[in-house]
Amino acid sequence: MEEISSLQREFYLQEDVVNLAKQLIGKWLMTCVEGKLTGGMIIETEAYKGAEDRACHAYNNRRTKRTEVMFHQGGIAYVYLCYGMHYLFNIVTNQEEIPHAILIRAISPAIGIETMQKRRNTLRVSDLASGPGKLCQALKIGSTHNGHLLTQAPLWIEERGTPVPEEEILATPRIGVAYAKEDALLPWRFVKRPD
DNA sequence: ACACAGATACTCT
DNA sequence: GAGTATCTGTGTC
Repeated sequence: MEEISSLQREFYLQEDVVNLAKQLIGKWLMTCVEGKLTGGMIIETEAYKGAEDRACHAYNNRRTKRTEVMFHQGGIAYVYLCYGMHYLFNIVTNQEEIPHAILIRAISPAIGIETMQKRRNTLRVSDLASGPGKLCQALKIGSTHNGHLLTQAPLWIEERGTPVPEEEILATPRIGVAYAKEDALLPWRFVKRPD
């Protein structure tokens, strides 16, 4: 049995969600579902800055059944269904009552490739987890993981000694948030420069 | 009751 | 690269 060395909860309590989204590039997202260990390095993230961010589900402190977990203390998962068919995985950050979150948009598949290929019904590794819906399918992340504490199985984040230098991280506007008016242009999406 | 969504996989060029 | 069908939970009316 492989030892789990997940990030401590303190990591997720940082105030600056934008900087935290950047720090997550190079960390590893892992799951162990149905006895299958799967995971890879995080290569794309987006920061969502709670009440003050028009692109955030919790903008203006909108608190509903769906957004409730964003108001909890950082370090847990926020998983929701998009377009009625894709699950998207977010990390809740900051202290209680501050609904910050980071959307994980892509990982570089590395552990349990075969399992992910079956779940995704494709052999093409570059297509296994190159999108927020795809990576949830590959890692079998679903609504049951909503609110899950990320320091433990079956869903956690690790430091595996694969730092990504600052100059290899690009900052761009976020995807699919044109409705967010002036906030749509904020450079809060982080992408590891392609190899 | 109803419009639409933080996307993907197809199908063509 | 562009165009399009897909599906249902959620939020708002």
